Amino acid sequence: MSKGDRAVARERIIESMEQSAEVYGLSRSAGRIYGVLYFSENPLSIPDLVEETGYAKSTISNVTRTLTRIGLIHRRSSEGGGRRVHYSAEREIWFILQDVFQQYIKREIQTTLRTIQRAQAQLPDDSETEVERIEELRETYEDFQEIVTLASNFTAAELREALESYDR
Amino acid sequence: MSKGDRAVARERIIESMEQSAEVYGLSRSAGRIYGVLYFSENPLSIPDLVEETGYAKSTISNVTRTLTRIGLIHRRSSEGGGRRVHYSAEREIWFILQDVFQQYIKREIQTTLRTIQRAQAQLPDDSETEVERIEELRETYEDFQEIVTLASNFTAAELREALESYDR
DNA sequence: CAGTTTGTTCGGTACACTCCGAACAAGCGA
DNA sequence: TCGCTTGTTCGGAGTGTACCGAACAAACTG
Repeated sequence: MSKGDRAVARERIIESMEQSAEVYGLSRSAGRIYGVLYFSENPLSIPDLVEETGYAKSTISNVTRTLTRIGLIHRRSSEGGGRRVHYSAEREIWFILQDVFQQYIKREIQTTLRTIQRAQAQLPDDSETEVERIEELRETYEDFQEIVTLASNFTAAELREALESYDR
Repeated sequence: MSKGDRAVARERIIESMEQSAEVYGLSRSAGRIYGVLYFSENPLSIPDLVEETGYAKSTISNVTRTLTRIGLIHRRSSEGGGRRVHYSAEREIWFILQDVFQQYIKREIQTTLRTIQRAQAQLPDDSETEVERIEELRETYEDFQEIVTLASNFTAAELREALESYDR
């Protein structure tokens, strides 16, 4: 196997990560930066990433901040205590998804549920259509909340096991 | 309870749907149109929706097409066999989510997995870093695929039950 | 048949987002 | 102290997207 073959395989997968990034609401640059870090043996600095990706320094700076906030990559101050900062990829993708569940989906569900509950509190029982519809919504969202809460506390293996072993 | 109170509650929830729409990659108009249909007693035509939402006719036409394609709303030709078309909301939100899982997430996972497998097929076994990383990725995505496949065949109640009854 | 209503398509505008380069701040070594 | 390197911030160019209004096609109504 030549070095070139490995490079080609790596490049294909990084391109696939660029595409996935877009699907999940991130920019293509975010996908590439994550990909480069994913395959890198050592943590990389911003100048390293400029070299590897071809993006401008400012782009790397901005994207690494958002990726760090989301938890897709980790920021480490250099060992020497210097100013230089290094980034490494979080390779346990399940951790990332758990964070997405916890921070975004769960939050989104909770916000909606609270809106529904507040709206409901102002409306006495009544057979009007709006009231029925709102009650329907509340029940649905309570189910979702429970499912997401449970799922986000499992590991991927546990989740898989739970689903595989469940007998209807 | 005054008619006004119900209108206010309805409006709040529709605003919440507008926001959710953005989170899931749709436009705000899509959220509002879905919301209006969700609360409507009868299916509504495009002119009805123009009246209710204030959006231009062309916007309603375009958005209803995408919402129909996704399965969030249903399109019904008028009973009289006329040209007039009516839309109604799919209120079983779990069906919608199952579709999202099936069509988008599962597809996205499959595409990625195929890329990984093709890349792997070209690389003989070897202890190089890229090869290890690619193997790691493949295992992770195979787990995801299994989880999504199983989950998308459950009803919301079954899924909740499966997670609640699983004993580690 | 003409006039009206309904729905789609097309071009254009406004706005947000991505990325770049330049300017700047902050620490390093001489 | 003065360069040199690293990282952040800011303004702007290019691009895609949401929405609008106008023009058009198709069916009903008198």
